[in-house]
Amino acid sequence: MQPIDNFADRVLTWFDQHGRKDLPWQMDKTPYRVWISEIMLQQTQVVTVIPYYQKFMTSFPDVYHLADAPEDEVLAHWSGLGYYARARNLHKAAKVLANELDGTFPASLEGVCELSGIGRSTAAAILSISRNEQTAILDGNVKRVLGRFHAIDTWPGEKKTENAMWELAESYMPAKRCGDYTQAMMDLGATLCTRSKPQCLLCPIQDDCQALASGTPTDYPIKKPKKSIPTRQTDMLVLQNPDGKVLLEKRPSTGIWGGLWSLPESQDEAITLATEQRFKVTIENLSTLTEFRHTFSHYHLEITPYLASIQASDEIGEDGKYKWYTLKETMALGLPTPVRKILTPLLDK
DNA sequence: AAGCCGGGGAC
DNA sequence: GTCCCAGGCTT
Repeated sequence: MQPIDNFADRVLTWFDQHGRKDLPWQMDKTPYRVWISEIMLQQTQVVTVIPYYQKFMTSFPDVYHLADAPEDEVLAHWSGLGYYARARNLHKAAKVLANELDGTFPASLEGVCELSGIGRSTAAAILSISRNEQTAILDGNVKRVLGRFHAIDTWPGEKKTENAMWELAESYMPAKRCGDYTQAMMDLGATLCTRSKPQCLLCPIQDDCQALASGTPTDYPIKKPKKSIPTRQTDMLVLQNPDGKVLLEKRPSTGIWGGLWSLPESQDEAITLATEQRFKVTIENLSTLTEFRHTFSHYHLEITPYLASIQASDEIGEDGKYKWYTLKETMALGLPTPVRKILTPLLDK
């Protein structure tokens, strides 16, 4: 694969005419603001991120506000975005930045990569966009553009292919306008060189694109070999006390929905029986709510929600793991989306 | 190298 | 329904 000349010039000229320049994180391109946007945008589309970004920036305008916030509050701002480890890593890195690095991002790519949740591509995006450093990114957009431009016929998931793509990405990164170039490549992939229906006739590098020359540009990059995903089942219990409050359970910090407040669950035995035995209480007024399916990238989850209350004479005390909340209070917490889906209709009852 | 980690938009 | 997105971390 031989890089061509003028690649960056053509991409930058196109960017000047057609690129996006009014996104919220493009206003005041500080390392902090770019960092937050890059993390939110990992595996998440721009339109989804915008409202989250606005609210996050209002609550945590700089790295010190973020570092000082309780983890629960950071997770609450992430509720609904998914990949919650991103939020915990963000918080962890903010503490390091604020307490050990004087609130300033390291100057080198390697230094930035040492922060939790920041890999080579995200570090390069931060440094190029906020400081105009000559550091190339390789995200999904760039992989698609380069995979097509050079008609690379091996899967980008393979280390060898990825290495070759990094080399191309670096070779095309210009010495000037580095930040604009990074943004331009993202825009090219997001608006023209899209997964399906790429607008090749509007593309600034169509003349030398080997995928277009092949006649079937969407054959590139090579798709990942797909496999079927399993289905799992769980019962969730909305348990109310005489005050009408709901019992929530804090999830472990690792694994699915890490660190979020969720409902008591049981996979193997009846959720009511499991709960009665766990807390030595009697459950009454049991009703089954509508069962539904929630799909993750790696499995389907069949959820059967139950609504019940504990006997008036019983009590369940609070600790770090279990806590009673009014329905209204739960809405402000970091909740998994299915739990929010179960609790929301109960609000107006 | 492969699995894990969410949610939603596009089709 | 399927695919996959401004990836990184863990094993």
